[in-house]
Amino acid sequence: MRERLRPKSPRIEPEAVVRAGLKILDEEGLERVTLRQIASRLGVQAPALYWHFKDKSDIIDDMAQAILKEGGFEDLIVPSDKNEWANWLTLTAHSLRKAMLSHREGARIVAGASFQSKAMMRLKTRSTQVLNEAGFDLLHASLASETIINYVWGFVIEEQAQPSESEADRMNAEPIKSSLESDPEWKMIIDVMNQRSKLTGEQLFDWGLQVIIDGLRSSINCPGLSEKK
Amino acid sequence: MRERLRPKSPRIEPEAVVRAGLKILDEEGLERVTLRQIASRLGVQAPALYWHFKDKSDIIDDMAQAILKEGGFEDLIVPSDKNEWANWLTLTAHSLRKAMLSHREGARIVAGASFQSKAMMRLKTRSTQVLNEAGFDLLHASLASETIINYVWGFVIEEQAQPSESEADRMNAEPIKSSLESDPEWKMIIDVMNQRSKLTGEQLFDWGLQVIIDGLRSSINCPGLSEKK
DNA sequence: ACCTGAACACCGTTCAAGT
DNA sequence: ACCTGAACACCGTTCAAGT
Repeated sequence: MRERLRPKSPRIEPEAVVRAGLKILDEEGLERVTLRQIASRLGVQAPALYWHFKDKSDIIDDMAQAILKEGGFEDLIVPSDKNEWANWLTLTAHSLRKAMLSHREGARIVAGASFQSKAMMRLKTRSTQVLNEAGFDLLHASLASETIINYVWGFVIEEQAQPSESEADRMNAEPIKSSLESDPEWKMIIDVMNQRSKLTGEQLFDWGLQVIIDGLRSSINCPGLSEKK
Repeated sequence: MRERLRPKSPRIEPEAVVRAGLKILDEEGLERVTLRQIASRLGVQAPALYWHFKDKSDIIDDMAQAILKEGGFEDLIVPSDKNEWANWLTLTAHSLRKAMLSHREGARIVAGASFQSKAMMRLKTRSTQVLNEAGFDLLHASLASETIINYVWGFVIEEQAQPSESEADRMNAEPIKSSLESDPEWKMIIDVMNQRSKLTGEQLFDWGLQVIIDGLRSSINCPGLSEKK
């Protein structure tokens, strides 16, 4: 209707491309997110995508950006009170984790393409600013926010790497179980896994997060890079 | 000579395969580490590799293992004094970083294949034991060592992602420089980059590492997962 | 036991040509 | 301006067949 002004409206819109990409991602996994797959879902041939995007990584970048946008990282709200930095960091890290978890292999997408994607850069910049106002000098503020982001990223990568609960099943499989039951190292590993399974991923995540934030808290007053003696 | 006993000695040895893989990795990068490339360097056809390895990821796994072995992670020395856990963690993290840095895209290889590769699992198990003896209960000891390993991994991934110093060059390129010179966010980013360039990667790495270790130190006496209130 | 040759089912990307 | 058809130069993997 309102497209009537243009002679021929394009058959594919860039945002439809990233939607199709995300759909394939969730339904079939990252390795099946292929130019031909995306194109076929849009009723188009693969080379058509090259009119709208530079290359495949360009599409992946936009997919990452979309994931972060869905998670509310479009316009980050910085804390009003400067002393709220720890709470803000905690909240932001948790919602970054949730954003990554919201799509299959989301962590790989967000960081995999170009780690310096626009969306990620903005997140880093924002949290650097928050930490800077909280008392960190610029350098350590930026290192701190990268440390946090790396933590979130690494945690979720592993979280998403575990194939459903087949791991626990494989552990209880007969052939290896009997041969390794006696190995004390395996006893420890199984013990740890059992303890973990009693807690949610969010709880496990938060523990490590608070460890880092505690470390930051104690470093905020005594800055100074470890000197090379 | 001493191979004379066997009728026909195999044309390729498994360890020659991983050596060839690492050579290609360093010379041409991860994306060119291909079965045909490896095979051709050994004077053999690609399908021949399937006699010695299950699939490509099996080769990548062995390459990761080799990298860790070169870095001395074959037989980890645990600290004699139980109170030396922080120093041991620091040292281990630094040498893990060095091992990953010793090959192009080493961090991707080590973690990329199966994060639960044998070599990585042993490292986790070892540090979990050390932290356990230091006073952490098993669950938190394992979470702590994963946090550290994730930190190393994330840091090195980014460290290796930056293409030489072309980044700094691109920043000073005329077209964008003039248009964004006034943007205060960009001023901050450039400021941070300048400060970073004055320090070694090792120094930057160590700061974040000590933050985490400080956090662990303060949590060792007051354990207790953050409760879901 | 160990490797080759040939094929299968894919990739990302380029580019002339269509509309 | 926007898309197709056909091709290029690759992938990992399988498998009958060779030696």
